[in-house]
Amino acid sequence: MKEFYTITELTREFDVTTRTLRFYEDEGMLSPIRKGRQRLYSPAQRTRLKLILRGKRLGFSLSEIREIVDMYREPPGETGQLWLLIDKIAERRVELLQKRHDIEATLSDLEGVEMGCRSRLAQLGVDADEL
Amino acid sequence: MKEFYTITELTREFDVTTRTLRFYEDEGMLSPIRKGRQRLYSPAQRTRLKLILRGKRLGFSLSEIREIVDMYREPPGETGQLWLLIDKIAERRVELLQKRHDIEATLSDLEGVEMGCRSRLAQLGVDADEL
DNA sequence: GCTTATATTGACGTTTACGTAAACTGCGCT
DNA sequence: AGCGCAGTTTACGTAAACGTCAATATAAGC
Repeated sequence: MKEFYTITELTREFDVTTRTLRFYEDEGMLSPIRKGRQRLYSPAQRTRLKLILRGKRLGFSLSEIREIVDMYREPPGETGQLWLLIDKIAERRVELLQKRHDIEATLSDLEGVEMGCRSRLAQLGVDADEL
Repeated sequence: MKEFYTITELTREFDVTTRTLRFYEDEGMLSPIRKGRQRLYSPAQRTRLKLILRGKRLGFSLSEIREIVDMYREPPGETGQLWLLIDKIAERRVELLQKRHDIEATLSDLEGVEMGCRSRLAQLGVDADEL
């Protein structure tokens, strides 16, 4: 495991542009250290990036992703804040379960469409055989 | 089951604005009939809207959603087109499985965070008991 | 028939999430 | 020393997906 990654290494690994990584930095989502002016990303930053991209794939906005990723830090020290965090987690969980449900529905819909296609193909095949 | 829905009925049911519905119409995603100038949405249109919103929740863009929803129409009559459609379905399925995988990962991450919170709470509770 | 609520079209504005171009800077190599 | 390549900042541009008026029309309730 490397100690640091350059910006282009990350762009290649995750298929994002440098612009994107710098944008995430401006937004406070990433904070690579600097060697001079150059950015160097630690494995921890690389992991954060992975989390960000995972959030993107799930259709979360950057501010939502920020909230989610922020949850992964050290838990707060105060009881009230802890309960608040647990609440937020519950909310996110509801969203995620909804999304999962939507996925299952879409998958089964697509399966239905494919079945239709295949039976249509079979029918065309028979028609062709009959000629 | 009603025969037609007005625009505001749909906005209330699905918590979207009229602007959104008209925008979807401009984009060719919905095509309500008209009673004079007024829009009336059939149950079929309502179902299309449901599909659109489901796609949105999954983070698909409108053009992606358009592609997906278009799949639900009558399957094409030509063999080549049928295979093409089957191909597209396979692609979408890959995406959906990826999303589902991402969801599982996020859910288990969140569970981990919550466990951390709860043990921290327990610890604080003990500390309090000891005072 | 008059008001009130609901609709419509048109047009410009806004936010998010980057793209893209310009103008440097600094390292590695020959 | 010169070249190329990777990296940097600054700043304006853009596509998607609506928001937000304004002006007007129609429908519904009393």
